[in-house]
This record gives sequence, C-alpha cells and structure tokens, in this order.
Amino acid sequence: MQIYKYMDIGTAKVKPEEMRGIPHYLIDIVYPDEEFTVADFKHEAEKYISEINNKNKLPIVVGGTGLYINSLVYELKFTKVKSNPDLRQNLNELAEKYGNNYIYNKLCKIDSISAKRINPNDRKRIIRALEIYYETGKPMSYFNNNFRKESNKYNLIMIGLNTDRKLLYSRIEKRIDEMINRGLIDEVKNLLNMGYNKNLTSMQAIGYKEIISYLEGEIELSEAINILKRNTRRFAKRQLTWFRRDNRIKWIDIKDFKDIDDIGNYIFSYVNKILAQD
RNA sequence: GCCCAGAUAGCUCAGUCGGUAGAGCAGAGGACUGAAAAUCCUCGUGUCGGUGGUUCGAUUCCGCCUCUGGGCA
Repeated sequence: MQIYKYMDIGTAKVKPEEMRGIPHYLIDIVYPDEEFTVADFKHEAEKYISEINNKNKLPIVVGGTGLYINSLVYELKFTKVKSNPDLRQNLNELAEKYGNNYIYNKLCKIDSISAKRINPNDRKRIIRALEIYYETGKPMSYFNNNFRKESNKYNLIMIGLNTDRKLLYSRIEKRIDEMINRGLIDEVKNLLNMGYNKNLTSMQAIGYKEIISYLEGEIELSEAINILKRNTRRFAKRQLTWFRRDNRIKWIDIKDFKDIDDIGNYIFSYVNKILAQD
C-alpha cells in the first residue's frame, strides 16, 4: 500500500528523515486509482535488486504482504494473463445473480484441478481462474504447478519480527491511536476530495475503508477506530500464517531489543556473520 | 432499611417444563498462482455468583448470603 501516493499516515509510510540517506524503492510510485499487481511488483523489485547487486550493495526487501514477498522467494512464475475488468465484472454479476456456485460449476467443468484447490465461496479466486481460461484457452492448473518451490535465484537471509500476542496487539492499538493523532481522518478526506472513491483497491486498505465508513456516517468515530484496530490485529495474524510456514526465516522477538536501532544493529551483525561464512 | 430485577464463555445475552448448556461479537488456527492491507475456510467446557435444602440427580425449584442495576423510604 505504500506504493500509492498521498497515502502516508494510514500506511505508516517511511518518512524521508527516517530513511537516513538510504535509497528506498517502490514507494509513491502510482496514484491511488492506478492498477498495480503482484506481477508488477515482482518485475520491478527484481529489476532494482539486480541493479543494487550490480553496484555491489546489499538489497533489503522489507514488508509484510505475504504474496508479494513470496513472489520473490518462491518459484512463483505468473502467467501473462492480465486482469480483464469487463470479464471480472460480468462474472461478478453472474455470481451475484445466481450465486457463487454458478461460476464455481463453470470452473469445475473447465479446470477440476484448480476447482479442487479453490473454495466454492472464494469468488475472487474462482473469477481469476476463469479469467485465465477465457484469455488463454488453457486452465490455470496448466501453468505454474510448482509454486511452492523455494527460489534459488538469490542468496537469501530471511528475518521475521514477532513478539507475544499481547504485546503485539497493544502496539497495534498504539500505532492506530498515533495515526489518528497525526491526521489520518484529514488524509482520507483529502483523498475523497481528490476523487478517489471507496471502491478502489487503494481505498480498501486498512485504515482507509474504516475511516470512509465513519465519514459517510455509517458508524461513529470510536467504532471506526475499534474496527480499524481489530482489522489490523487480524491482518497481523494473517501475516504470521504466511510466514510461519517458511523455515528459512530466522525469528526474533522485538521484546529482546531496546529500540529499532538495537534491532537494526543485531540484523546487521547477523547478516555480516553469515556473509563471512560464505 | 424495604421492594423488584439481574448474576450463564473474554464481552453482550439466550436456554435448560430438573438429566451439567449455545448464539453473536471478541479471539485462535489455516488457505493463498496478476484485486492480497483483498478474499476465503475451520474452531465454542464454561466452579451456569456463593452456600445450604428438596431430589436418584440442581445451573434450573426453595432458603440464606454476596455483588450489580432500578424503585421506595
């Protein structure tokens, strides 16, 4: 979500003074109504990684979006099939009218392997699988069977930050309170005034959709903040689901460190130790 | 001080004509192939406030006690 311009507070975007002179990439690269997908991310990120490597510098990939990180660290080769908004809308309308099962049955007929994998209620994934079939004439399962294979393209050092649930959740709540204090509501108002509507992918981000509900009078501010905190807690839990299964990750507990610099120093020495071994 | 109504899952509450109980929310776990901060799946044992009585058996009926609302003094 930090790829989007104008969305600073709600995405906890790194501030220029926090960058400390280190070049950051893929921040503020698109407007909130532009499409940007995981395939774009993979392409851009790999481009910058090799540029940085060529300068003999160490690239650091930072973030918590499971699919996006995995697009770099697993053999995730995307098809050439881009999103087709008209087709998606059609299928959405069919599902709305006749139920998810209607489009799920279509998928069963043309691609039983993918249908087995996808839950009949997971409309987005059903639609994507159908999209690939309609655009290529081949079922989704024909492409990329081996997406769980760990990539050997890079020499990776993977580090995960976590702590016990209670502390994690209290920090999440503090983070949200700070966003509100820093002016999240005005940031959302400005985006709406600029014409970015609530249906955009960017406006569905945590922190934006909840404040929009408040601004549209659907809920009280205190309720919006509670829902925003809850959604952030749930997101953090989902991030753990993504990364817990990757045994390449070295986990550290933030409780064991004084502050962010302490963590940075630890990671720096850890990386150096591994590089020295190689 | 007296009267009434409550006390059941972390929260809000339902229920058991006496056979140890279930919803919503919160929470936990999982999935993820170009929307991913999106989307989807699974998961409910708790001294039924305490204590005595009646009973084969009490969270349920009765007595007393404690606490919380509301009313009357």
